[in-house]
Amino acid sequence: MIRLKDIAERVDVSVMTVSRVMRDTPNIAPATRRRVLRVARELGYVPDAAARGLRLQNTHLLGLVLPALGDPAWAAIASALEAVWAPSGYDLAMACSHQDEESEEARIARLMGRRVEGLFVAPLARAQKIGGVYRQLREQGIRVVVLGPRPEHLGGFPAVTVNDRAGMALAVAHLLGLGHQRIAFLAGPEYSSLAGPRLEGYRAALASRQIPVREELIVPAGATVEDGAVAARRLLERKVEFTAIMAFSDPLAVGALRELTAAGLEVPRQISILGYANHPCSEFSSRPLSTVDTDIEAQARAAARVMSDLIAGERGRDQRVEPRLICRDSCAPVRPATAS
Amino acid sequence: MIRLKDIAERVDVSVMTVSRVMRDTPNIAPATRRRVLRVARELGYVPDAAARGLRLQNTHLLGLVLPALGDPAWAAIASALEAVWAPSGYDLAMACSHQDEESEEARIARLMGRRVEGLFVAPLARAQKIGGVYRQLREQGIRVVVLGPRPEHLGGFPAVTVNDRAGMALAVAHLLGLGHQRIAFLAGPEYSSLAGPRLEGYRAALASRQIPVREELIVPAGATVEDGAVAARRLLERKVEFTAIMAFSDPLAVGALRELTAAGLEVPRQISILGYANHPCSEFSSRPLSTVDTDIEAQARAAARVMSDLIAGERGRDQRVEPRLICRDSCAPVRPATAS
DNA sequence: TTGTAAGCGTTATCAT
DNA sequence: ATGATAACGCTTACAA
Repeated sequence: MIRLKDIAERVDVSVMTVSRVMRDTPNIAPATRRRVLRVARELGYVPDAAARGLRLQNTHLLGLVLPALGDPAWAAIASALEAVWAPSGYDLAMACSHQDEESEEARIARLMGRRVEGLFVAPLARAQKIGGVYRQLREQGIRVVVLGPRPEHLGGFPAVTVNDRAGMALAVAHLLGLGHQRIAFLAGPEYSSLAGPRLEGYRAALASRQIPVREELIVPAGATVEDGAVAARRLLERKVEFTAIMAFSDPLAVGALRELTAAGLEVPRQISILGYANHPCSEFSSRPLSTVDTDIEAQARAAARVMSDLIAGERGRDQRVEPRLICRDSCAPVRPATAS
Repeated sequence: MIRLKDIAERVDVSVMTVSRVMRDTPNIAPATRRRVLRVARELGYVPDAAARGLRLQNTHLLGLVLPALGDPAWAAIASALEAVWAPSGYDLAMACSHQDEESEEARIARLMGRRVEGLFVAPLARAQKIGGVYRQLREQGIRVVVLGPRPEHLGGFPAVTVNDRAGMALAVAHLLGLGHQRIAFLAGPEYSSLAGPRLEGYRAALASRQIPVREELIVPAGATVEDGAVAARRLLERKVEFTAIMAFSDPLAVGALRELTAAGLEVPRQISILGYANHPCSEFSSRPLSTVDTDIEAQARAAARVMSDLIAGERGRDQRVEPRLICRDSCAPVRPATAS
């Protein structure tokens, strides 16, 4: 490793002089500066960020704690945050909890040890467990921005959420725009904090067009592909007419597709299925059915802005991102059909 | 921020004693240890990784340089690497080049400044440009593991690649197993280092079953969805019989699907389409058509192992991961049809 | 314009 | 069993 001292020795000046040159300080003899620069380049000198940070009491490091990086939604968040902060000289230290609460706390503790200047946390949905780490975060005044709905134990920290109610309303409005009037809704799991707002959005969209909400078209479901299939089956058993299905989430939509196809229905010729997701779809995840995605990069940008405020010493305020829907459409215009 | 000194003052012992307690050193009076521990916990002390690293000359930090994190393939790599290293106390610093070569070099330089103990680099495909950073990596003896085919300017560093030829052969064998005999092939772009091996794999799979390769079934294509559509159209124009399409990559497959559907063909009832990808598909990226994925986590694990070797002082050796195909199947058994 | 001293938080080493 | 000292690589403050 090349240190300032190494350069200083070869050029025969003091360490301070070299330090000054490296930092472009004024009042350096042009000759000295040239010689130092030449040697530094020759040796491939790169200043030690840790040592500098120790002295300057900064790290230019941010922490990112996610439940899972494999999920494109979180990958998109990570990517966007990295893109926003890299130009300002900040690096991102990744930490995945892999859906494990203890792991989440451990990773947060480690990042605290790295003296991150801020922490983006997408918290796991958990029972209670206000662990010691979360208290420390507050007591030590660590800057935290919560991604998504804020759980109890992160109270006091700003959260950046997406207006899911509005997003779902937009999605349903899209189906209405295609002429669909009888739209079934696969509602999300009760334990999810997102279920309520999304169902509200569904109702609101219909209400704004004076379309009565038929309760028999609303089917409670879980979160997985399997749950989607089960819910779709139940829907079919009700023998009620509908031309489209709006699913609480993407996996539910996939499951519904599977079930409907198995039942001999053609999607989207006879029935359109629309899924709702929190991430932009790409070529990598083109789907057999339509999905509307909320603009997750906007969420990341908002989170970055909140963190900027915190670093600038201002009070971070909660942000609610208004979704812009990104729609990969394979839904068909209405073509009445009776599900039998 | 809580330092050793703070605890030392409150307990009225020397900093060294506290340091020893924190590190579970032997020869500490049980009483002292208890008092120190109590105060430390009370104050929420977390040792400063940078200071410790400065003294110990380590960082327990690894760097990860990717072209894009949004791509599920890279996200999966990042996720797997994080999972492997976190338990050993290593953190991962993320850096995306966002497909920009200068950015790639800049990010590598910054990570060098952080004194990463190793660098995973998924290099951009680039013209020439053996920039200064790559020389420095070698001269300073930085540990580098290349993810994917190794470009010229990273010569000398171990690379972890997937045996793409074998992977494609497995994929084609899968179609053969379904009874398909006339399998068209959308070949990849010439500039891709993956194109050759994959085409070879296609040929090899057919050869091993004594099925003659019909050159008119091989269509050169690009890399995008659009390219896939164009290639599929060209294939249809050739008016040659086939029951399945094997695509060089996933986007090509998506494009082909689009084109075939537009031409009134039903997939997979009349024609099966199989895409080839380098990442496991999940519920998040269910596709309208079959894809075989090589087990990218195996690649990540192999890369982690190579890095372990390097850190242990051994010479890192190139690794070629034998693919295990993960197949999300919606391909149909053969049902002869003439593309017209 | 350049150099010296001190200190950031931690630990290895040698003393007591 | 505990403490004093120096050092890791760097930069601020002051001196020359």
